Amino acid sequence: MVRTRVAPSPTGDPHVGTAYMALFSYCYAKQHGGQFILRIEDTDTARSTAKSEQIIIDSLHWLGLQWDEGPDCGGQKGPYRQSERLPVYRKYAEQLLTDGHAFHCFCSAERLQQMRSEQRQAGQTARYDGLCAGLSEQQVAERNKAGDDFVIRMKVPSEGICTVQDTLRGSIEIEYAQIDMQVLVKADGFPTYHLAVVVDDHLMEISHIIRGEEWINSAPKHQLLYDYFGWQMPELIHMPLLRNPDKSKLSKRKNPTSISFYKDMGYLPEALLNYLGMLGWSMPGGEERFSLAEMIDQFDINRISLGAPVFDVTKLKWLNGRWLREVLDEEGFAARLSDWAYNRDKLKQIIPLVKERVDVFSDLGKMISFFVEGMPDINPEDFEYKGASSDQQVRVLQFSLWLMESDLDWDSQALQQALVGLAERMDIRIRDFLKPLFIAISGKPVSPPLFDSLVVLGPEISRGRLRHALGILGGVSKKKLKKLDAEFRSLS
RNA sequence: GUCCCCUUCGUCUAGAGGCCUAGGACUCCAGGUUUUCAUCCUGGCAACGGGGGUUCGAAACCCCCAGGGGACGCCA
Repeated sequence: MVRTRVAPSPTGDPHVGTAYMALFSYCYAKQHGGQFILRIEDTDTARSTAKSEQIIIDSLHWLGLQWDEGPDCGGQKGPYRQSERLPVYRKYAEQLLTDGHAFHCFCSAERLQQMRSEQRQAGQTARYDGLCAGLSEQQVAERNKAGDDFVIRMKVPSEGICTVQDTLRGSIEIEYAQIDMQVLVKADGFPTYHLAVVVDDHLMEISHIIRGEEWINSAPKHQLLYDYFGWQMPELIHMPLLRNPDKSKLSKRKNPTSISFYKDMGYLPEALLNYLGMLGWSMPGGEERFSLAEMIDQFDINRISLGAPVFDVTKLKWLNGRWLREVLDEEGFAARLSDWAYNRDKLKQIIPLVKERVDVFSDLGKMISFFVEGMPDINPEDFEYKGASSDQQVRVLQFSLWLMESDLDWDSQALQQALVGLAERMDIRIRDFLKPLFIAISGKPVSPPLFDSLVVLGPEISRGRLRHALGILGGVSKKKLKKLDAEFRSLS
């Protein structure tokens, strides 16, 4: 039985990369009549949020991906949220300890940091030096009794070669000396990814792991854990990484990466999924427009090409256009459009903002068009007015963007509090402070109330417009960014 | 720095030793259809990273180099 999974961590906006892995995992499973599972990897207590988990689920559903087992729909091998599986990890960590495959480590962060920098300076790979692996049972007992913080690390041989199999790449050999004695259980008792992923994939009977190339270097650790437990390692399939136009790993600084962004911009889920499907993979017949069902039907893991593809928004846009005009009839188009743009819920949000400002409906068009536009058509001159230098406006926009990227509640009051507070700390009059924001967000110096508009637009589009405006104003150099960052920190 | 992965037009890709004078698509340019624009159609620009092998024959197989990317966390 083929069983695949996608295992995102709920820390922020769901990434198109997550959708990419989900798509390929889904196709592979369904093509073989198998199951596809969603597992939430929330072992990072500091960064995981329930809100993020919900958006991930909604986003994947929006794309049309359905899982057979998951935290929202249950299943035989649950729970599917790692934070609810703590006793399971504890049990297996104990087993490794008992079998001598893991050890307590009491090293301080300072010592580890120093050790790593020394190793790096000496031209070596940073790797735990094994200090605590040599502690006697008695020493460990004493330190535990004293209540010292500890983590549990896995033992890794210092010599020899670890070979892992990758379906697409064949054998990959990495020397054990290159592999860190990974922490398996953190000081807070939570497992790290490495322990949890191995235990869960085994217990959930995952047969094929489809994940990003960034995990190749961790595969030997996982292989070793499977060996320690006496389990069979699932088949590994490492996908290429999606990239920015400058070839670096796809990141939101350089490209919109959140699934919600594309939804809010008015892309069709079918088109986004279709586009992801043609990155690193192609239909045998060369068709470029294909549905999820067609992709499953024709799917062949061996047709995956290994060169990391650039996520090209221009081509995505073209593909979306094809779906719009070739697949949707007028009825379908109308349904999708009204659902996206002026559905009742959205109108109800907008009406309070404009009701007092109109005399006839025909006043409305220009006033609310920015709610359904992508990036406003603005140029540097739009930002020229007396009382604020362009430099100050860049600072206002950048600082506001950073504020909006932080984990704040996306409601009118919280936004107002945050932004007005920022204006005060920057010692800029609210009026002058908000002006560039109005232009960036609505494209005009006057518009319906800003904070409420931000709520209607949602975080993705709002942030996107601030980035867009910064770009229009000439962009911010790396050096400048660093300077601004320091200034921003000193303000907050 | 160390290790790992990758390498066909600017971008996404086809290519499983002779069908390759390297095909398709996006972008861009030119022309046509259309009251405008868009769509649509026709055409054009544009690539096998470099060097060695193996072979009668290499974009494809092997080796070296270079370039790009990733990983080196009590993040995933």
